[in-house]
Amino acid sequence: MAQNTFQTLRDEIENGIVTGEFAPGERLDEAQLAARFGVSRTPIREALMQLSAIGLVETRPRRGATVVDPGPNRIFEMFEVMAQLESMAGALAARRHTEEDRAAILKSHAECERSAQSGETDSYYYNNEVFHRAIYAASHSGFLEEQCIALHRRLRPYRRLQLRVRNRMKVSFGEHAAIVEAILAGQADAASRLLRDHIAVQGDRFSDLIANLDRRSKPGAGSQGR
Amino acid sequence: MAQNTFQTLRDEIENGIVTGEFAPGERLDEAQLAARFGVSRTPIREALMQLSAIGLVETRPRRGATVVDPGPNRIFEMFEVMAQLESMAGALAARRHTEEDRAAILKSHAECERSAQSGETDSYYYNNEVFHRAIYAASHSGFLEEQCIALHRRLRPYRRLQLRVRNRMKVSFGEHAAIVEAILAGQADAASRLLRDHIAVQGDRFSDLIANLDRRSKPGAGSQGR
DNA sequence: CCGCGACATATTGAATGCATGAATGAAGTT
DNA sequence: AACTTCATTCATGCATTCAATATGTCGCGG
Repeated sequence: MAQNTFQTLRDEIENGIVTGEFAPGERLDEAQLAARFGVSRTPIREALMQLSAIGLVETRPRRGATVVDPGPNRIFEMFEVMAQLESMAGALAARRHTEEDRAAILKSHAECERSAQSGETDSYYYNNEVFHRAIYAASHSGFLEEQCIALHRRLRPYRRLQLRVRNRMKVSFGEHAAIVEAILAGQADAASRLLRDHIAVQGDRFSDLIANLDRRSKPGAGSQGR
Repeated sequence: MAQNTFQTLRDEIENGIVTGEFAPGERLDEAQLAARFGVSRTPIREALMQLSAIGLVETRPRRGATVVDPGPNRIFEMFEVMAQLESMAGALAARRHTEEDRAAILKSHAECERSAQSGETDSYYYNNEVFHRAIYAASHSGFLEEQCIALHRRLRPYRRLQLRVRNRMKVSFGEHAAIVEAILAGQADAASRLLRDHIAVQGDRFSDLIANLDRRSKPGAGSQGR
């Protein structure tokens, strides 16, 4: 790996953000982080710079860095864009997928099935990511693949919430099956449409979730366990 | 703006990259840049970190930062994604645009017309950007708008090449007219399709351009894709 | 009693210094 | 003569230090 310190730190902090260890809106104190990781402030700053450029943290001059809080509306917008990009990846994959792509998609799809049937949400969550990445790769557009992976990462925490919803995992797997069929049959339009719906529905579900949470708990500022 | 030093530097270097002052593949020496801008190496490093996170420069451990050279293939992929995002923005704009959006679109469109008729490519280039940004804004999706602006910036140098092509400016303006009509009439599908083609044709033209350049000059240093 | 202003403190932003690793050149060996 | 190896040099990466600014508190005046 030969990772440099600041790259390791960047991944570490990014991971802390998407896993919710650092809550949205939380202030990221440089000295504190430096002490925690046992390094100087310099590499911490460099890591925060990169995260700031990506859009995960917000740095205001002289006022430090805070974990960005997208807000429900912005998150919904991100799902919309994600849907558009995934649908594009699906269309390209339908037209361009090779034999290896086909094998990778089928394999990850099978893994998803196993997780779905045994009801292991964590496992499904992981395999779902592998599945979607297989589609990105099959699009044979390196840039699109990168964009999709980046957005997928950013949406990870919000996606995770949804698998807890009743039956979502089974439904999701059912959608996967149709998507696989369309892609492997080379039906670009169908793959595009199915993937768009597959992602868009997550945005809708997220909205529903937010609406419910808002109704239920008004002062619940932080992370809702459930 | 009262930007901080490193933010100013970031914009400065980014600008230098998209204007071609820093050639693709060129090594960005920290000390050199520091001397040039009259600052220490620290803010330079921070600026390079951000650019690295955006994808404009590539930093390899212990080997410094170089301007990233996407290569023809990658650039074409970027145009493809841009087309998809713009088409999405157009569809949303058709459905959501307000009276102010309508005014902004018409105004920038008129500016484009003036530039096109007087044949001023530089002016058209600028007004074209304003026009497209008006559409992004009319989509009323803050996240989509940001993504579009960022990608537009990155594609700026390659887009600029194309306006020199014979008659491209007039053709481009004609496409704009149809796009405006569709958006203002609320025809989301038409707007989407027209915008996709409008951008996609730029990717195609870029490919043609590259093909020509390759044929003409073989030992041309930098840009090698694939 | 409330509001405004000045000062102290703490945190960020920039500069400098030092160590490590990579690139380059020369010298020796095959 | 060419290839390999070692030493030297220089850029990068991190730590430390110095400076500037925002925030919070205390005091004074209305």
